[in-house]
Amino acid sequence: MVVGKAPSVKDVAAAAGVSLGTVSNVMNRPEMVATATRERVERAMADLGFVRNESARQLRAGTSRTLAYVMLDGSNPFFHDVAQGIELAAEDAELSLFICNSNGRASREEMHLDRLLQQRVQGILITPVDPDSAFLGEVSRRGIPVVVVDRVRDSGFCSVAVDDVYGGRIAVEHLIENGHTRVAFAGGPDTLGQVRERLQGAREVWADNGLPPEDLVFLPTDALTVADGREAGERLAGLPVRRRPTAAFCANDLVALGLLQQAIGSGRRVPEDLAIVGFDDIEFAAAAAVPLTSVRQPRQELGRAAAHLVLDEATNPAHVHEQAIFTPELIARASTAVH
Amino acid sequence: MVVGKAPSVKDVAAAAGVSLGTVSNVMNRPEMVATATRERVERAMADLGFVRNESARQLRAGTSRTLAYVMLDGSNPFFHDVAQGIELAAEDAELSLFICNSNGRASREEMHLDRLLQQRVQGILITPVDPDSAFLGEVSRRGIPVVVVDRVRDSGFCSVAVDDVYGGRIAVEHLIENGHTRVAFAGGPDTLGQVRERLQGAREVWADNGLPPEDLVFLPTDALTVADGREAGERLAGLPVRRRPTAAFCANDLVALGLLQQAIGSGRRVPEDLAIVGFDDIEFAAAAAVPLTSVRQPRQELGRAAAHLVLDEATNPAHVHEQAIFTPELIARASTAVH
DNA sequence: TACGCCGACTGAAACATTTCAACAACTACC
DNA sequence: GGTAGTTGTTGAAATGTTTCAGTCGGCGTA
Repeated sequence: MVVGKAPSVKDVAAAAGVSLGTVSNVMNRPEMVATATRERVERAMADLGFVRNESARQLRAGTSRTLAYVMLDGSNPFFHDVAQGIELAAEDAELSLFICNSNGRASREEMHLDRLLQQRVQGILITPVDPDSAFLGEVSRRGIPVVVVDRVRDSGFCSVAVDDVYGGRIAVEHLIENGHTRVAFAGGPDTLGQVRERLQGAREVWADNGLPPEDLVFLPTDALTVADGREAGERLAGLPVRRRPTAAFCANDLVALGLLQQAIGSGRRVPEDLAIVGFDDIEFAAAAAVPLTSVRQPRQELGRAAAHLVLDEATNPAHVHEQAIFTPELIARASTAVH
Repeated sequence: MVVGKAPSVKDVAAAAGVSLGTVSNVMNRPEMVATATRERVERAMADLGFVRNESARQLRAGTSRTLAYVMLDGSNPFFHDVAQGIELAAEDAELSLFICNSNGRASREEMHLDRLLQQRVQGILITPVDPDSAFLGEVSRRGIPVVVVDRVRDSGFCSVAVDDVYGGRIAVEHLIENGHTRVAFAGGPDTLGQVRERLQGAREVWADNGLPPEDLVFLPTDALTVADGREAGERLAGLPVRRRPTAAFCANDLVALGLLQQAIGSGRRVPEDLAIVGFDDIEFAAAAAVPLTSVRQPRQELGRAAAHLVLDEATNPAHVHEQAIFTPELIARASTAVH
C-alpha cells in the first residue's frame, strides 16, 4: 500500500512470525501447512500487499512462465486472430504471452528471437519470414520448443497450418462451377510459401478441368495488402475485354478487399462483372459491402493447436514433432453469387 | 550449440580464464576492459553460445526491461495500431512489450494487471474498461507508472487521448455543412467515455446550429462492433421516411462499416441515400467499398506518446503527470460526398 | 520408558547476474 | 627507490524465490 520497496517473502515471514520456507509452502503446497499458520501468513501477505516476484521464480526454476508469438504481419487481422487462440491456450496453462511482430523483415524477426532467448521463454510460436532460416534452427537446437504457424515444415520443429494447396483448389473449383472460364490469381511475393501453394492448388484444379493454362492469369503483387489489391485491380481492368478474367482468386482477404474496392469504385459490379474469392476469412471479409466469399482458415484453432504442441514439447519428454494440418473450408458469400 | 544446460557467465569466465566480474564488464562497460581480454571473452561467449539470462538481470536490477499494454478490444484494429506505436517507442528504449487484451471485461483486465505486477514491468499502458477502477489506482500507488490511453483522466496518472468532444463536433459539422438536417448517432454502450463524449460533441454542434434536438437521433448499440452497426442500420431503415435521418455519425469505424454494409446490402446508395461518418480512421475505413469518411485519430502517435510518458515517469524523478490531448482531424471520403 | 513415526516447520543452498570495494601490476614523477 | 596515480581484474555480496534435508515436539505402541 505504501510506495517504498516491494515486500518480499522475507518480510512476509517476519510479519507472520514464520520462516521463509513456510511462506513459500503457503503459496506452493498449502496442504502441507497447518490451517492456523496458513491464515496468519495469508493475512500478513494481504497486509503488506505482497506480490510474488516472477523474476526470482524464473531464475530459480530456470525457465519462465511465458510463451511468445512472433507474427508475420501485424496489420493483417488474421494473425491477431491466431494470436488470440494462442492466448486462450496460454491462459489455461497459466502462462503469459509475448506478442511480437516481425513485419515481414528477417532482421526484426531475429531481434525478437534474440530477446526471447534472453527471456528464457518456455516456447516460441512463429510465422516466420523464412521457415528455413538458420537462426530459427539454432533456437530450436538450443532446446527451446519452436512451433511454426501457418507454414508446413517437414523437419526440425512442429508446425500447424492449413492445407494451402487444397485451399487453392476449392477456391478455384468454386469459380469453375459457377461458370467462369477466365480467372485471375492475385498475390505475391512468391517467396511466401502461402502464395506459392495457393497458386499451385489453383493451377492443379484448373488443369484437372481441362482448362487452358493461359486462361488462369497470374497477377503478381508486391505484398498481401489492401493497397496491393487495389493496384492489381487496376491492372486487371486494363486488360482487353476479350482476355479479361471474370473472376479473381486472391491470396488473402486484404488483397481481395482491395480488388473489391477498386472494382466497385470504378463502376464494375461484384459479382456480376467480377466475382471475387479471398483467403483466410477474416472478420472484415464478411463485413465488406459485398460480403466476400473466402477460404476459411480456423484462425483461433490454429493458434490453440500450436500452443498445445509447444507446451507438449516443453513438458513431455516423449514428445515427437508433429505437422498438424487443418482442412480449410470455402465460405460462399455474395461476392461469387451466380446472377 | 549443444543442448545440455545453458552456459552462464561462470562458464564463460572459466572458458576465457577470467573472473565473473570481467565477463560482466565486457557486457556492461566494455571500455573498462583491455582489448585483448575483451576479445578473449567475446570469443568464449560465441563458442559457448552464451545468452544472457534476463531473469537474473531483472532480479538484480529490481525491475524488468519490459512494458505492457492492456488493450480494450483485440478485435478492433485501432488498438493494434496504438500497440504498434507503443512497440516502436519501446524498441527505441530497448524494452520488450507485453500485449494483453481485456476484451472489455474487468475481470480479465484485473487478471492481466496482477500478472504484470508479478513480472515487475517498468510501466503499464492501458485502455481501461473503467478508468476509475480501484485496482488501477492501487497499481499506480504501488509505484508502477500507469498511463491511460484513449481516455482522459484528470488525476492519478498520465493519459493520452484525442479530444473526443471535438471529434464529435467536426463529424457532425461536416454533415450539417453538406446539407443534412436529420442525422443519426450510432454507438454504445454509454458507459464508454468515448461514446459519451463523441455524442456530446455532436449534440453541441447540433445545438450551435440551431437545429432541433429531436432531429439528432440516438441509435444505441450494445457494443462497437460491425454486427452492432448492421443491427443499427436495420433499425434506421425501419424508421418512417419522414423521420429517417439522411446521414449517420458512428461512434467508431466498425459500427460505420456495419452500417455501410447493411445499407448497401438492402439496396440503399451511400452517400446518396445515406451519408456515413466513422471514427478512428482505421485502415479498413479507407478500404471499404465506399471509402469511409472518418474522424482520424493519430493512432500510432497516441501509442508513441503514451510510451514516452510512461518512460518518463519510470526514469525521471521530477516527473509530473500529464494529460496529452491530440486533436482529431476529419478525413472526408466518398461516404459523405455531396451528390 | 524407550522407540519409532508423523506432521509442521526451519535454514541453507542454489539459481545467474551486477556492482563495488579491494587489490595487483604498471607508469610516471620527484 | 619510494610514492602517487592509473589501469585492469578479482571476489564477494546481494537480489527473491524454491526446494530439500533436517529438526523438533508430541503421540501411540511395545
